[in-house]
Parts: sequence; structure tokens; C-alpha cells
Amino acid sequence: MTWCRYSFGGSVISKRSTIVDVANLAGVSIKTVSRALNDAPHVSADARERVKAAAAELDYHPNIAAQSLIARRSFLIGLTYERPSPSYVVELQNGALLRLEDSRYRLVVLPFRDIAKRPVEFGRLLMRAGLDGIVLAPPACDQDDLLDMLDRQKLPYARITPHLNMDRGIVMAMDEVAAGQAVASHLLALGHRRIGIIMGDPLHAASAARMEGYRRAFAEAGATIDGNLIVTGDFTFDVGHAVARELLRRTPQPTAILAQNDDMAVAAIAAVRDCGLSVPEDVSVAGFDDSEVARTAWPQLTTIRQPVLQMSWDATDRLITSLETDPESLDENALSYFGRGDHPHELVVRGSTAPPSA
Amino acid sequence: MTWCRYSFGGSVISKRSTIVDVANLAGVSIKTVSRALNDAPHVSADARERVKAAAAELDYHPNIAAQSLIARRSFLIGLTYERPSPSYVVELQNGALLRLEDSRYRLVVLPFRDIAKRPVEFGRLLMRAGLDGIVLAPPACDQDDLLDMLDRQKLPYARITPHLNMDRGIVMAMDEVAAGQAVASHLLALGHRRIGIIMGDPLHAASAARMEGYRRAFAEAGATIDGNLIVTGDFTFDVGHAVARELLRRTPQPTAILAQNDDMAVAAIAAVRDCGLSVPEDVSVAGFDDSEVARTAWPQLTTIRQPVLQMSWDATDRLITSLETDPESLDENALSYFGRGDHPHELVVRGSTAPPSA
DNA sequence: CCCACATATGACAACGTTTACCGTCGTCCT
DNA sequence: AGGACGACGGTAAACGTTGTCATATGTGGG
Repeated sequence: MTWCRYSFGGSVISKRSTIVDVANLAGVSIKTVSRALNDAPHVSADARERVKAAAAELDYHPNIAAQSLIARRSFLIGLTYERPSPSYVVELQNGALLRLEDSRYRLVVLPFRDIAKRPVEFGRLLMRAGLDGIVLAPPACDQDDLLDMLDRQKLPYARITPHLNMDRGIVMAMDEVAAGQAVASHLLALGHRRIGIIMGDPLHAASAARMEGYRRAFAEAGATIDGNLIVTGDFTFDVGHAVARELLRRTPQPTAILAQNDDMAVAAIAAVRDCGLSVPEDVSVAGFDDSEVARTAWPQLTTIRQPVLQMSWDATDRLITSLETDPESLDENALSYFGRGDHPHELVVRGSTAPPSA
Repeated sequence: MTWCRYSFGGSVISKRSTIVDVANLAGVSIKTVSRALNDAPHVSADARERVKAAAAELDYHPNIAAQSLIARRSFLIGLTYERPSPSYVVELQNGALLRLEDSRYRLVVLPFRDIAKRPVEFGRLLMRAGLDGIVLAPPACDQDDLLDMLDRQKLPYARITPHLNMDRGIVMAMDEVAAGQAVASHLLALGHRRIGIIMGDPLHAASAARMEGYRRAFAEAGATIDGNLIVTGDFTFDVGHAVARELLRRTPQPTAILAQNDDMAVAAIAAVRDCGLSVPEDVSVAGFDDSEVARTAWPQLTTIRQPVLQMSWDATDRLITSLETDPESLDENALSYFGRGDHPHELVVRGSTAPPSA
């Protein structure tokens, strides 16, 4: 094999070039190189030109560790989440990445299992990552002791759809109660009354919030939730599939299913078909999130659109902006920008829901 | 809002503690602190104890930039890919993350659009990321000029399922021709002859390789591929959906569809149903990858299992190992380990394929 | 008692940048 | 002619850690 580290000619080992080499080649001082490459003032157009040419010639790239050391910044932003669906994760990442594009910051992904159960271990992981700031997706965003540790360590954070302590850090919020109410109302308006509910992971605060929305919708429609038709999943397809099958065996069999995310809704569709029934003719199914599976499922899912990418972009934007802002020059406007951002949800009606057949 | 950077008491601004603070508190020199925390020798048990206590007391975490500067390593591994399906990306990431867990290395994700068309821009992005090594997924792994640049910059890389220049860098390979042949043979063995083919992105070398496998299967079965039943997608659901509909309008209508990845296979299932037909009764559909959608689809997809997570783990493992290995102490065994790893594929037969109806 | 030796510890330099301070030279303005 | 200003270079310090080397301390053998 040919491998770069061992493919040296054998005699001369060429180092990576430093700022000194560039300075020599361009015939200027290292300070001038620094200024020229950073587009700082006090450099003539001519010198700037020569420096950039020399840098290109030598394939020079500044040593980021050295820059970080002096700037007291790592230019690393973390993104943390836990065992969620692939399409949610990717959207989350893409939002952050989109914002970081063309900036000096890089994105470090830090998924973690059982954040709620191992907060100390997770905190250590975070600190060892040497981040400038971190974006917390559920359920980490609601982990009180984690926030405490971040505050202690002075590590700025942005939270995506938290439900508790809404005044801590940068917050991207969505009214999940209203959203839950909207999707439940949709099924009720179609005439459904025997509605099965597939809860998400109880450790996520979102599960309770969405449930509260369902409750309000039922109350508003003068209907009651049948406790016998509630099952608990964990936001994954597999568990969702298992509990959906269980749900369909109960009597009276539901004519519709409310799943607390799209993955479990798709699992519910599969379970319905496993029983030899059709969606939406025999059983309607609605999800939550409007992640990619909602569109690739057949029939396409009725669901709640959650602007994950937008929230992630915004969270990252405010995080970066706060890092770049001089604490001295803060006025009230800036402070409020670094506070809370609210995002709209939207009920998306597609083919997976219809009036009950009988 | 309460935000850590501005929530100082107002008078005393507490800095993050450094090694000096720990040294003072423990009553030893900074050198001893360094040795104690790194579990290096030449430190008495007593001193080590005091240092660790002091470090814990002060919430001390070493500055990674300083460590990187002197170690000439950033402890960052990059992962690059392009607009692929969420489940593929997540599996790729998880493989790398699994290997990096409990190591000092962190994972930086570097997706990029149109790598083939903007190699220089992408190269700059890579260099600016200050990585120690990089894992290249398709199609970047087959980008010759990119590999040249990485060699020039002495940045070690590992390639996942490349198809060209198999002797460059660390390679995790899979026989995609044989895999293509296996899935095509499966349909042919069921009795299908009018088989539609949905190609992947022509810029990915995998597309041609899989197609070559299909060709061999047809030749082996004494059948010929109908050029009229070949359409080209780009591995995404949306385009796959559009071209699958087109495919189904052609005459004679295919009785089976070979899609070059699972996302497009799921899109084909949707297209078949859009025509009022059923899978697999009227049209069989087979995919490639065995990504998560293959199991969450209904019926579940017949596909080729590609051990993406395993390949990603292995690629990362060899990359890290090569970084940690002293170039001097390399023997032949080590060198061959840093070369190529071959991974098996597997035909997974599920509900989306059946014999033709008529 | 002194020498050899191991182990503990500290002083100092190094890593590659940016920044601060000071000084020189030229140019343009009045 | 005098002064203000911009473009540099020189020198040195700073960022926070680890590597090198010399020194201090203790231990046992002769």
C-alpha cells in the first residue's frame, strides 16, 4: 500500500509548513503574514498579495491548536442527542452544519445513551471535548444537573425544545401542547372516538407535553381518553411496533392511532397491516415531527411539522453570535436575542388519516 | 434569562482553573500535576492523591488546545459523506463514534455537496478543520484529486467501500459486483424476466459496480437486460419516486424492480401503489444496503446487507491505530493491518419479492 | 562513611500562533 | 519645514501544557 505517513521519499521528511516558512518565502515578517492572512489592516495590497501567494505555494494552513490556545477558543461546537430516529438526527445536524458553513467553527457530535441515568459521566465527556458551546437536543436539554454543570464550567449552551426551566440558556421552543392538541383534534373532527395512543419515552418531557395536548383536545370535543388504549413506547420503530400490535389486540379495537413520533406511527401502520387491516380505511394513523419517514411512508403520514432544521440553525446561530459578542458591548436588544426563540408548528394532513369506516 | 457568561456575581469573574491553580492548591509544581494526572511515573502516591483531590476540587480540565499544540495532534477525526440517506449516515457515524468512545478523539462531521465538482473547495474545508485523520465515505473515497491532496498534506485517511485505486490508504472493501449479482439472481430465480432497474447517482462508482453485478446475473440466467427498463436516480427517495413512476409507465411493464439502494426501493414501492398495484403481488421490489428503512417498510425489503457500521468501526479503528503507532516500530504485520479489510455482504430475503403473478 | 543507584521533584524550554510596544521609514497634507 | 499617518520590522510576551535535564532526597552495599 501507499500511505502518506510512510510514503516519504525515504530521505527527506518534509514537515508541514509554518508561518515562518511563509514569511521567508514572501520576504516579510511573520506578523505581516498573520495580518495578511487574517485580513487585518496595516498591510499593503502588494504585501498581502505576496503573502497569499506564498501561503498557497507552500500549502500553508495555520495551526489551529496554536490559534485556539491564544484565542482561548477551540472553535468547536458540540451537538448532543440520544438514540433518536435517524431522520431527526440528520435534520438536527444539518441545521447546525448549515449555520457553521463558512465559519471557523466545526461540529462535534456527542450522542450519549441514558443521559438521564449517567449525568456525571456525560458531563465529563462534554468537558473533555473542549467545546466553545453546545447545542442540547432532548432529553439532555431538560437535564437539570447537566445545566448546572455547564453553568459552573461557563460553557454556553442552546437548548432545542426544552420543557423545564425555560429561562436557562438559549432556548428554541415550540408549543408541543398546542401541537398535540392540533393533531388529536384532527382525528376527533374526523369522527374518531376510539383512539389508541402510543406514548414516547417517559424520560423525555415532550411525551407528557404532547399527551397534555391530546387531553385538551378530547376535553374540548367532550370525549374521554380510554386508559385501556394507551401504550408506552420509546420513540423507536421496534418498540413502537411491539406496543402497536398489543394495542390492536385490545377491545374495543381503536379506529385511529396517535403516535408521539413518526417512527412509531410508521410502526403502527406496519402493525395494522400485520393484522390484515388497511390504513386509513380500517385504522387511521397520525404521527408527530414530520421527519423524512412521514413522506416516504405509504400512505404518507398525517403529522405535526416540527421545524427541527430551523430550530437547530437558530440555536447554533445564537450560540455562535453570543460567543462572538463582546460581553462589554451588550445592550438589552442583544440580551433578548440570546434568550428564547419561539417556533411555529403545523398540522400536516396527508393520506394516513380518514373518517372511521363504520 | 440566566446565562452563564453574564451571570457572574458582578464583581468577581472566576476564570476556568488552570494547571497552575491545581499546583498551588496541591502544593506541588505544575510538572508534578501533569505527571500525576496523566498517570505517569515518578510521582509519589501521596502527591498523586493530593493532586487529584485538588483537580476535582477546582473542576479542573486540561486545556486541549495546549495539549494539541505540543502533541502536534488535534485529537479530531473527520467523517465526510455527501447527501446520502439518513439511516446510512447515522450508521456510518455510529460506527466511528463507537470506536472513538473512551478515547481522546472526537468526531467532526463534514458533509459536503457536490464533492466531485468542487474538490478544491472541499480540500480547503478539510485542511481548515485541522484533523488528525479522516474517514471518507462514498463518493469522496473515490475522488482521486482529493486523495492526492491528502497525501500532499500528509493527512491519513481511511476509505469506506471505494472502487478505484484500491491500494491507496486504508480501505474497507465490499464486493459490490458480487452483491449486485446476488440480488439480481434472486429475482431471476423467482422467474422474473421483465426487470426494471433504478440506477444510483452516476457519480458514485458504486452505481456502475452494482450494475455490472446485475449484468452478470442476467448473463448467467441466459436473460438480457432491456435497456428500456433502466432509469437513473440519485439515491434519494424523491428522485427515485419520480423515475420509478416513469419506469412503471413503460411497456412491457416490469414485474420486478431492482433499486440500487433502499431509499429508492421504498420510493418504488410507493410508485407501484400509486399505480393501484401491490407489492409483491403485482411487482416485486428489491433494494440495496439494508438500511433502517428496509425493516420499517411494509412489506419489509428484500435487499443486500452492507455492514456499514462494522466497516465504519474498522476504518476508524485502523485509522486511530495507525496514528498511535510509532512509524519506526512498524513491521510487516502492522503494515498489512493498515491496508485493506474485506467485508462480506449478504442477501436478505424479505416480503417485498415474490414470483411473478402471471 | 562514602559511593552507586533509584525515585521524586523542579527549572526551563518548547509547541505555533497572536498581540503589544516601540521604532523607522516614507508619503501626503498644510 | 513640521506634523500626522500608514506600513512595516524587531523584540518579547502570552496562551497552557508536556518533554528534557539537572538536582534533591532516600536507600542499601561496601
